[in-house]
Amino acid sequence: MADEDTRERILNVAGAEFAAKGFQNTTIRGICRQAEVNVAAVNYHFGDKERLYAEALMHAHHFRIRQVPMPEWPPGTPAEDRLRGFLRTMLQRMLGVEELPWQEALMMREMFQPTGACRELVEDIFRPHFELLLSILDDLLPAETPDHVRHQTAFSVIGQCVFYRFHHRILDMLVPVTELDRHYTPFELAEHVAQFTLNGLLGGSEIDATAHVETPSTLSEDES
Amino acid sequence: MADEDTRERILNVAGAEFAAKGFQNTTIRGICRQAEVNVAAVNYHFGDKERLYAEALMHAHHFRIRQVPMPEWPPGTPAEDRLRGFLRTMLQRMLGVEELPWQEALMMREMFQPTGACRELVEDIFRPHFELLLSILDDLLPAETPDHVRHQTAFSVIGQCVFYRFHHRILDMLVPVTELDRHYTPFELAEHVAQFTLNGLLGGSEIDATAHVETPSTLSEDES
Amino acid sequence: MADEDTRERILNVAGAEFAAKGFQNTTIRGICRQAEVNVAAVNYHFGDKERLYAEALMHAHHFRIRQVPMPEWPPGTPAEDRLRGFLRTMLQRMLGVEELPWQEALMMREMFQPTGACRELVEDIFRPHFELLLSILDDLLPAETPDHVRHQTAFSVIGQCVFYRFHHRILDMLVPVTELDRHYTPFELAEHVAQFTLNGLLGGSEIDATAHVETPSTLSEDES
Amino acid sequence: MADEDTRERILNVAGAEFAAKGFQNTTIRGICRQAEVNVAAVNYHFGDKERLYAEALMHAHHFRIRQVPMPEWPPGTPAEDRLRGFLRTMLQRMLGVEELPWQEALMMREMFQPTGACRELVEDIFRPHFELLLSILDDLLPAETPDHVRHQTAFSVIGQCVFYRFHHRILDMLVPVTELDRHYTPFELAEHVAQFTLNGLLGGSEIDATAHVETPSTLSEDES
DNA sequence: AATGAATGAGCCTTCATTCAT
DNA sequence: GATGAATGAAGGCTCATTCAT
Repeated sequence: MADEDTRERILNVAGAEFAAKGFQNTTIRGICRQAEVNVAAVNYHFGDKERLYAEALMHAHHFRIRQVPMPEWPPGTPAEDRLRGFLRTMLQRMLGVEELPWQEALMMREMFQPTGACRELVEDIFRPHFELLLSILDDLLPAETPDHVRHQTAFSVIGQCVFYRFHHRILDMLVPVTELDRHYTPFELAEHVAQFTLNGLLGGSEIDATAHVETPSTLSEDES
Repeated sequence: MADEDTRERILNVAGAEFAAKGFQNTTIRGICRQAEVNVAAVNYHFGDKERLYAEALMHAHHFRIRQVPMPEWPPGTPAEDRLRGFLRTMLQRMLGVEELPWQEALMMREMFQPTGACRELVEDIFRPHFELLLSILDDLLPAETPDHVRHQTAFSVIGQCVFYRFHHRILDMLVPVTELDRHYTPFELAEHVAQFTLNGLLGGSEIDATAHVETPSTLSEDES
Repeated sequence: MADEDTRERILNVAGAEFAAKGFQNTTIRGICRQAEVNVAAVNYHFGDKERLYAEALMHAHHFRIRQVPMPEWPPGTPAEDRLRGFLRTMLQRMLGVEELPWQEALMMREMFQPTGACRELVEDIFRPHFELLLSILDDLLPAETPDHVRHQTAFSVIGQCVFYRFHHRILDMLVPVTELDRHYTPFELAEHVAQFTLNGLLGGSEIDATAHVETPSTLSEDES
Repeated sequence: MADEDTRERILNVAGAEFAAKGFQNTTIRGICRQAEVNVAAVNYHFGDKERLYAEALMHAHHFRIRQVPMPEWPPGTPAEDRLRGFLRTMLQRMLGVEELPWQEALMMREMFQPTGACRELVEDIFRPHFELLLSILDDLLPAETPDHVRHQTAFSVIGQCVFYRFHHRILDMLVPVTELDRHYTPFELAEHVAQFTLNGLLGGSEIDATAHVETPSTLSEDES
């Protein structure tokens, strides 16, 4: 009871702190002060600052994923719709509704400067999403598209999204506030990325294939 | 003389250290040990750890920009070519040729977690590049495109590039090594991003095909 | 039942731990982990780390004394035989048969760095043995031997024995392994000490008196 | 200047503290408070609590050895005299003149519970003394005395001395104060040990040889 | 009777910084 | 101008102990 409460409280405070300041800059003392628990509580419940970090990381993401779940599409949903849904979910997770959620910031940090906890994060969270995106893109790309093109296309999609979360501070300096307020909602950004991406994929598909790959004959055959 | 030498040496070591470990994780002692100067030298020359960081940051970027300069296009160069040149330069700066250059890593860090030195970085380095990209895109987008679309389009381009530098560690986990070795050179990535972007903008107009296929000659020209 | 069992288990684990690492280096947590009881069990059963130590100390020695009891000699047993029996018992207790028994190590520790529990140990255990040894020596020393000589003689005997237990680690470094394996059993050591001692006492009994007096000249020479 | 002063001051305070309380029980803070230096000074000068300990250990003994040096005997000095000188030096070192010197207590501690610094101590300090003692005993023992007898004899000598330093607290409890004050000076103890030892060696030298060898019949009889 | 959770004190260490030469 | 020595402030961690079941 009080146990679950304490653990949970520590995890949440720790997550927010780690997200805001990074691992090194965050002090256990600071976390405990905010969580109103003793300094030794961290050691008792998590053993280590590093393990606290790892647990906070996973905790945050599972929480965030549950909070903004990926939509489930009935069979036969067009790939375009699924892509839009995917993007909308990702950007909503990242940019939140009211305030920027620290959960994603924490993930961003870990992605930038991976610790031991990163591999688990990648395998548990990132790879499934990556695979999901690939499965959507496969319906938009020509059949038999080579793996590296499939992957780079996915990275082009993800890169666009991640940018808004990762470099929002830069963005704040480059773009006038009025524009920011009006046009950078998760929905509008999702629509932009979707449009941009779908054009990129569907626009000149015949020509694309020849450009990306060195074996034009096989590719164009597959397309027909 | 020896003074200038010392300053320079400290700046370089400090830059590399800050890039690799971040501000907090980098110790003055570590820098001084590597630079083979006294512990007090940093405080003597720069006054402060923070000011050392700021100077190292700017020093690094000016160096990197000089090392991989943006090509200068003769008037009348097609926008597609300029976009390719732009992308190629950025990715080359970020991913280097042999080893990942720490200069960009340092900038990435600063972009993610800005310190006081960030504003100067944005205004001196980032904004000019942003404006340059916008001027290229303006030739590709319909006239009268509203600002927020122009901007978001630029961010879509930048986001794709930055991703490969920023999250390369994640990439290493998601993609098989053989593919990484073969297909993730700055040139190939630049080509992919250019293709994806041009499709995204032109919606698959016929120009695509002629614009960017088979231009190895242009590539080498750009480099010279 | 389970209570008694728990107490006993804690006492034994604690004794071994204290013997191996000393009071300060031993942690209650470590004891409880090994004894497979809760952390609070020690404080519950013994109230205090110090009281646990005291109890473990006494517990260990009573156990060890019962395990290797002093022989009982029929009236008229020659003093030489009694001395041999005494030495053999002491050395056997200290050096054990197979492995070095921690019980004695614990006592050694306490003797070296007495805590509050020391006085009880001395009075209950050490003094009786001391008196027993004196009673044996009294049959070997000239009548009317002054107390301080009697005492110092006893200390010479005890010192020889204790050395092998107390400084066995030093011994291991000074003496080749083959010699250690072959010649440092409790029996052989007891025989050596007995022989050395008996010679010391009986060997030059006539000379003793003169010897003690004879040396002031040498002393003053040395001093100058 | 101030450097040497600080280092020295720390070393001395540390040595006394370690000797009195042992490694674990001694705190760097306590040392620094007494030495009137900052807590970080230890880290600066010695890097580590352990290295401070090691240095304090060696420092103490070299100091003590210089303070009470072993006499140098002209060639032809009788073995008896050399033994007396050896014993007197050792006991004087151990028991001091006025107060019990902590330097030896520190060595005792290390001998009882060796740390990494022990090997150096043994090789640099202990072994030379051991060899010196052996060279003296060799003139008192029959030629061709087997090594293990030579060694055990030396241990009998050393054991007697060490006892007075190591277990002086026990001694204080067993012996009346008046006797302690009067008869336990280094000189008198040295004389006692010398006498006891010389008797042990010279007393029945013919018997010695036979006595040291196994007499299984007697042993088993005693056991029954 | 016995336990898991929680506490507060304290220790070693590290670091950026300043001081005295 | 440049350095080795010294400082004080934290920080992470551990431990014995207590509290509330």
